[in-house]
Amino acid sequence: MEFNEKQIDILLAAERLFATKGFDGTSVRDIANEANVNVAMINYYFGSKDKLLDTFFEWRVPDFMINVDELALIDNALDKIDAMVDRSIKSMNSHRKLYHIITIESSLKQRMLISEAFRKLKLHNLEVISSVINEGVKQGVFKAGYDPILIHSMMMGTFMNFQMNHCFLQDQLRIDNDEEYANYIETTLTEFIQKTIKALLTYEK
Amino acid sequence: MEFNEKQIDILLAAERLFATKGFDGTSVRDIANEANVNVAMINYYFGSKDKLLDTFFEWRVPDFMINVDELALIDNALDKIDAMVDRSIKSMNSHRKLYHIITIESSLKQRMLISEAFRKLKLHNLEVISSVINEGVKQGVFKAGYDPILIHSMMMGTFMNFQMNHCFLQDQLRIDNDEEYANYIETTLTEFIQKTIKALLTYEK
DNA sequence: GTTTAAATTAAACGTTTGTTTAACTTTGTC
DNA sequence: GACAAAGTTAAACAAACGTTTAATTTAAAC
Repeated sequence: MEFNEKQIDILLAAERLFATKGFDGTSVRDIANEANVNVAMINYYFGSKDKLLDTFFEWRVPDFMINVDELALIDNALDKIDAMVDRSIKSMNSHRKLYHIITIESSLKQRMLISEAFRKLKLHNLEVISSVINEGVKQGVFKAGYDPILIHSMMMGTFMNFQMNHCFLQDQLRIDNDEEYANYIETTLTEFIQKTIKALLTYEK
Repeated sequence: MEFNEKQIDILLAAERLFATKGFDGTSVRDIANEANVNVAMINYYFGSKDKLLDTFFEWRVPDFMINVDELALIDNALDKIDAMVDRSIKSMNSHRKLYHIITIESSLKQRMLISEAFRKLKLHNLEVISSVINEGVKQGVFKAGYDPILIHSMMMGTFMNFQMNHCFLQDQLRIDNDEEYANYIETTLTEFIQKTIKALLTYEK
């Protein structure tokens, strides 16, 4: 999938607007304005507003998988959890606008195609978490019997909560700017999730 | 705030549609159709589509606070966590459509009024969690130094992840119908969150 | 320099949007 | 039963929507 400069301008403008106003709340004229192109260019290049969204996901979703190769080099199960959480949060945080859009739009029952595009990604990441946990159980470090789906949901959900309630939390945590907020997520929040998973998996009773 | 039958029909129809199609994705004609009333009735009773949303929140948000009185009767800090999580999840789950709408719409930067209505609620619930944790710390049961905001975010986020990814998770967990899914949330998921918080707050190192 | 295809534009297209109107019906009051 | 107020309706409103058109400009090839 190759795009020229103008097409990328449109895709990036759409990303910005969809994340702040939602897909339905954004008009093609909004996008054209934000991208500094003529309205007709959007239909000329992408066919329709709906197809623009499809193309946007096809364009963005691929660079999302948790890198398994890096994790394979780590022996200690606890360290592996740390690395997995760290990579996941960093990836989600650097594509946070995309994540925001996917979360909103795929939760609306009308847009099943998006869900399908996102589905494979979630299945892959779920698989990675499963294998990390299972390895820890085999090593005798982790308790058995925890459903990876729940742990995956916890990690994703906690991160997304910071995305969805950005304003409220930034205010509560007395953080001044977006950059510092992103930094908080990659340090304090990451550490919290790491600790939480490790605590749970080694919890007695 | 008193409403007649027809007004409530409209509010409930709006709730159903906003939760599945989003506010911007729902037209006043959609709502009128779903509520079996004439289109003009919505503006007649509520003034405008925007004011309908405002009124909807004013109508729904009040029955949301975690009941502090119940918690006061419980001495043991661990039991208090269990009760607090149980009540919170049950409340959110029984108003899950409202929660879905609030999460989506308040995350879009255009609708700040909603955020304000939701803000007080979040502050109250945050306060409740804080006091439960602090009491546990005083009793020597919990480790000190955990930010209640992170624990609150974890609980809310994990629940909301089950709401936003309903289809995907229901499929993954091999659950057939919505009722069973709601039951899973009030049993297995609740237990998971309870265990996670308790594990974290008693975690060594 | 001419030709051909791609890129770009302003204007217009037909729908759908939220809202209002004006006429009509129902309801309650004296 | 006359009256006023509230409820209800189909029709019309202007504005905004996604999309298409047809004319024009740009770029590349020969």
